[in-house]
Amino acid sequence: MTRDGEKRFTLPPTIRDVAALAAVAPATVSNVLSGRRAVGAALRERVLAAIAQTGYRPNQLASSLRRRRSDTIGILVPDLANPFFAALVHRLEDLAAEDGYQILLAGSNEDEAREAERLATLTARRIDGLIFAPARDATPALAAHPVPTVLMDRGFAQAGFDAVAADNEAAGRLGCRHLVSLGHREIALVATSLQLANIRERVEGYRIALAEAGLHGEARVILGGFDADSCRAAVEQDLRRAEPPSALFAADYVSTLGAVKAIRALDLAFPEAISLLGFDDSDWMTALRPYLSVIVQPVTAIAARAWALLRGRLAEPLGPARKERLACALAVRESTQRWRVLRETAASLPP
Amino acid sequence: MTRDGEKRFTLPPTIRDVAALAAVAPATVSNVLSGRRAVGAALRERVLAAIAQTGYRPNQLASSLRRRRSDTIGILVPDLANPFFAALVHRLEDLAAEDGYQILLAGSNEDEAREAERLATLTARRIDGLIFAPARDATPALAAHPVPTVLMDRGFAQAGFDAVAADNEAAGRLGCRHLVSLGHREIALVATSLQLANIRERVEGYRIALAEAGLHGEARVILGGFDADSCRAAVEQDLRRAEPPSALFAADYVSTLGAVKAIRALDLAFPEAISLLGFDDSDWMTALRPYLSVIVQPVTAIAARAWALLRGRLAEPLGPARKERLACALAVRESTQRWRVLRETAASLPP
DNA sequence: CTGAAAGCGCTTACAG
DNA sequence: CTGAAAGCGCTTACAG
Repeated sequence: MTRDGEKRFTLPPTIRDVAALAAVAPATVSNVLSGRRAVGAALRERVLAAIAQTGYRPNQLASSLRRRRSDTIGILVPDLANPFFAALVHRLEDLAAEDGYQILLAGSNEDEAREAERLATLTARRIDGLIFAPARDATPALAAHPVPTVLMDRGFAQAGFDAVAADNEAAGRLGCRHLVSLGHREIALVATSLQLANIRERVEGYRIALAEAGLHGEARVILGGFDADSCRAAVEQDLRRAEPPSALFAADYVSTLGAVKAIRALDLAFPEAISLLGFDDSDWMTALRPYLSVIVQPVTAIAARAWALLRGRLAEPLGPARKERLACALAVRESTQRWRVLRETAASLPP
Repeated sequence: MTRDGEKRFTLPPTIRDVAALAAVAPATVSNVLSGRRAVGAALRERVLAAIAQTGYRPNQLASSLRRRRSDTIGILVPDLANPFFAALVHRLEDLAAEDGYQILLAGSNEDEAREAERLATLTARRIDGLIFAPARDATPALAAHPVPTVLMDRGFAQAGFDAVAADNEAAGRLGCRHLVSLGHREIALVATSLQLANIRERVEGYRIALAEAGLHGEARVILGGFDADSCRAAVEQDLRRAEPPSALFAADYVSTLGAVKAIRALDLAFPEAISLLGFDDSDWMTALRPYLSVIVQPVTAIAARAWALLRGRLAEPLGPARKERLACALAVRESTQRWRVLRETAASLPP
């Protein structure tokens, strides 16, 4: 023991140190800790005492290698700075901790190449599963790195994978109908890009609701790109036209921010002169006025279902892929307002 | 090889499979991949071909166990939903990826017991280092889980640890002086709690600036608790007094949100009737009006220095602890306004 | 109930 | 330059 004395100052104690001190086999220490096999009271006491004395903490790396499972889940999302994904990661970390899993976190920054690279390093770490919001609708790299995967928010249609996402088309209809019901007839939709199916679905819902209202000629889609300031610029330009829309429907968080910035930069009467319906809820939307009306994605439920699907997949690796759509809610606050009133007033004024 | 044939469909190929196929020793495959030892061109070709053919990907768990380093860094923060910490995590993930490290992410939800538990599971995974924003100023649990650690934002004074944080006292002075320079004399400070030293430092800076202006009798600290709505309630109550402050200095992100909510819920003329200086920058603060004036913590620099300190500690485990303070900036926007003007106007009006 | 041995998949001395 | 062996720290059959 004196020989190992020096070692202990630098290296943490191992299961062999504990076993030697308790005069039992390493397997017995393992069994006391894991409870996988019953251990007699006497030995158990000695082992526990030795653990306490040495401050032994099992090396999970060794355990994972041997058990062929890491109790670790990878989370790969396109944008950690986006509150929608931040909230999802937050919820998932909670759920994972409850079930004894750790989270390996990676962000793709919306970049396909980086995403493929992160996918490779994540799977090299032998994650047990992956919760993945891809940068593109299709992820060819996924085939090269087989791991139980749940697609979240994006990539819903990728065949053979479990997936959970909002019912985006219904959300698009819900939002547009709300605006129509307020008397708006010129409703423009703003989005970052049409590259992703989830956005296209929202646009489709918007078109459907427009058609229902006999407004199919009025569809107008403004594409602003992936950052809020380019969205702002795109919206500003549109609002400067001779016949600007009376309502804006922002179909994602980034363009919501961009639309607000555009409206405020132009110093338009808001919501009197223009209504705005945003997408995704955030704390600040009920802080400054007007409180923002938005389509709320069920973030907590999306995280919970993603986690449940992954647990299910881990338990049953071979079952058929499950696809789940979750309904969004409409939060009517202050930024969407009746239009007819204003218009009539305007019409009655002298030119 | 046919014996292993079946195996390959279920289990991923190992270094032995590659070695067998290339007719070399496993060590040679390892050397080709790591470059630690030179390998002759002929063998190298065969190894590369075998790797390509099998789709071999080294098991990092095994590699980590053998090399005694996981190339993984733990990040433990109190609140993943707070944009300040979300931004920090985002930046750190980028820096880690550049340097070939992975991130094990955990959140304490401001709970000491949970924090201790997460600390234990993180170190059990044999993280090489930890970047840690603790829930309390002192973290006794850290002693039980020795790992190269950099304290970030909080716990700055913990002896023996590298640490990086904003210069909070200077930030408090900077903010209060700004308000004083605008003619305010009744300046209340709002914060979540005085439990954390970083907040106390900001309050101290505020008091110093007040004293400099001969206003030491005017200090007024409103404590709102850890969520925005309880902050809102506390601020609302204060603003309803007979002699409400003319300016509010919110000393952290959560109370900034709470203060805005209070002002807006009361429908006060903002910023005419009351100025607000917030803390921590966020996208929405330049969206709705008035654009929020804030003290900006240098998030990118904090993350960069935390990462640099950790790399330094990993390279030089025994060096003395380094403590770094980073300066905050004042972003003057629209929510802080001259006070004297209004007051004089008010005084000249009939009661 | 308990132990000795083998092995998870790598990498690192040790020989040559 | 290359290989055979030992070992990282666990857990899992295999015996008793």
